[in-house]
Amino acid sequence: MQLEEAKRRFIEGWGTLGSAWGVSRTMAQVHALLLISAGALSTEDIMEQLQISRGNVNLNVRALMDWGLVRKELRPGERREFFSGEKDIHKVATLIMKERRRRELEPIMRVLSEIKQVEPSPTVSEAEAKAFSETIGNIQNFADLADRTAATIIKADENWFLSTFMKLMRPG
Amino acid sequence: MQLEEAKRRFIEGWGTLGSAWGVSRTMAQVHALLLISAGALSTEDIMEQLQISRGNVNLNVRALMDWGLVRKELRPGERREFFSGEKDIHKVATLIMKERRRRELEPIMRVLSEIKQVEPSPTVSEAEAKAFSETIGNIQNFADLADRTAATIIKADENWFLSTFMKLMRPG
DNA sequence: TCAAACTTTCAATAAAATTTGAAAGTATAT
DNA sequence: ATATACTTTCAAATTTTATTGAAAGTTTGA
Repeated sequence: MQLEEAKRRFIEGWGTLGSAWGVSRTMAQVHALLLISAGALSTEDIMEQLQISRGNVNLNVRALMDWGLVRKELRPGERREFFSGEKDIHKVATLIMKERRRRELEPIMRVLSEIKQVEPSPTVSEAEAKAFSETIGNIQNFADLADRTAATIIKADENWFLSTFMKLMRPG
Repeated sequence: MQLEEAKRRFIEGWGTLGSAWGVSRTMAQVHALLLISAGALSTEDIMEQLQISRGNVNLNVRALMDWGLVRKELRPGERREFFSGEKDIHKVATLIMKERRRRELEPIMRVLSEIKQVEPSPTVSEAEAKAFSETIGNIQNFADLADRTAATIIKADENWFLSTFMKLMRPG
């Protein structure tokens, strides 16, 4: 396969993956482009390569910078900004996990803890209220587990991450 | 908090979580409703509780059945169908992981293996082609790791899952 | 076989998310 | 101070996705 074709396919695949993850297709494509580009790219470069508007590039590179996946790079004597993607895939995974934990796990955990205590009421049997609290409690325990696991992985450095998961996959 | 209010909040929260995960809000809400309902519900029940149309209920319960998260329940002497949600939250997590692995991890892995071999070409330096293959190789290794981890967890039973993750969280 | 009680489909509609592009804003060099 | 070279914003347009509801299809019982 030719390099250009390979790049195109990777950008497309990464975009599809992103859209399954609540990340906009374009944001994932900008990320993919920066991931496989050796140097940093300017807004114009990205516009041209992905065929998207200036506003769209600006929006998406800033979102990627929020996630910590892309950094602004200033070159002496150049007025325009260049953007470069985090190339270490373990760091990429960690940053994504961190952001998703903050955005998704935390809100649902807040809801779970708020709704766990159901007040007695004349229209609801005690058994019904208890069953509800139990279901919520189970979900809460599981979410706690997921949250603590995510926190541990996020704190860990790359080597620890790799070796632990290797052990996990090949127990004994 | 009153039970009705608590239920409403859970359904809303679960729906929000779902939409961050590329699952439609309504599908997640139907799932949430069935998760906290003691018995099985009919199409009419779901329509009424979530205030959505018949076609929408039908579409979403069938999607949930595809994921294995909801089962059809037939009652002797009743013509209509009832639906009940998988209540075991570990099974829910496993089923979701399995489905996402199939839908998301597998396609990107196929793309990665296809694009790894970049042909030499007059317009592309050898160094450039090599750098690209290396980047893709790194992503591929990581995806393999994620895939094998997911496969292991999916195969494992609930107790194994719990105990391994407990160890993971409290190493030593 | 028919009618009743359902489920399923799908074209039209509505809602949500994304994208554009032009205008406004900002920083730098002269 | 002004021109230049950029970045940022945001209302409007577009595209994508989800929803509706009526019609068609299916199953069951009499």
